[in-house]
Amino acid sequence: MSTVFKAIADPTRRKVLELLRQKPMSAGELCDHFPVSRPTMSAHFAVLREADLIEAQKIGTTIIYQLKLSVLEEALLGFAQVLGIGIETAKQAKDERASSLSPRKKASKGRSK
Amino acid sequence: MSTVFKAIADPTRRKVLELLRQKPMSAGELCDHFPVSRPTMSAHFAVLREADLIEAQKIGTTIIYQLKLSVLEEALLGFAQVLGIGIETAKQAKDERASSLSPRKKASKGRSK
DNA sequence: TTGCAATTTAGCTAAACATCGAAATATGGT
DNA sequence: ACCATATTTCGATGTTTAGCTAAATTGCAA
Repeated sequence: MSTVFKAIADPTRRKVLELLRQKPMSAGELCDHFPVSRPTMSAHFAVLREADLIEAQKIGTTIIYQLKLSVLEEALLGFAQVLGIGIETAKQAKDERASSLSPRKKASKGRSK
Repeated sequence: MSTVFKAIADPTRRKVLELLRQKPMSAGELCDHFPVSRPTMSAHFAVLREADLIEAQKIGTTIIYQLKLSVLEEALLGFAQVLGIGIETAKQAKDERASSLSPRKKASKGRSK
């Protein structure tokens, strides 16, 4: 958990995640968005990999990075939960709205734990 | 934003927040929960204060710290939003459900740095 | 094989951070 | 005024982090 928060504590790394949110991207392509050297970016990638926030797929000479959104979600949600911050995923919220719109259907999908 | 994530990247500081979630507490009382020196804890408090996650109230010789939950919520939500992770506070979820029942546009709150 | 392109590793510096014990500051009681 | 208590500041030390340049690695293609 600390590794995840440490990873996203850096603005460059947050931006990387943000870029990867839109589509998987090669290391070089990502590098082009930042004014720092490639080795430095490679170190940032390593931190994100260490935190299990991205995964790498080697294709020939280039490496494609892809966001692991679920890990990020879990960390944020997990922390929020401990803190008692009322938070829910979009999926959960959708379910809530759905059941609110059709109140006759008593979806007893136990989400109160 | 970085300051908030940097603050919560440390397990000791996360635990402090967790403790303060239950009730405001004096610095000394908080210190008693951790196996580190008081100066060290004082430094942690400073980091949390710097991130605007807690606020201090001096009463006589003791200092009572109190959690600023809203700041934490905003940081988590703000980041999640940028990343497109669908999470929302319980309050927002309630609003969503309400507006879903009578589809009227909802005013959005200002976003800042 | 030779050479090129993409990426990482190695080796370094400077700045930031965590931690401690000791000293300083502030407050309330006697 | 003096003392005890609560908390922070100070100074020192070891560790981590972000950044750089230069060199090594890997895969492809001519």
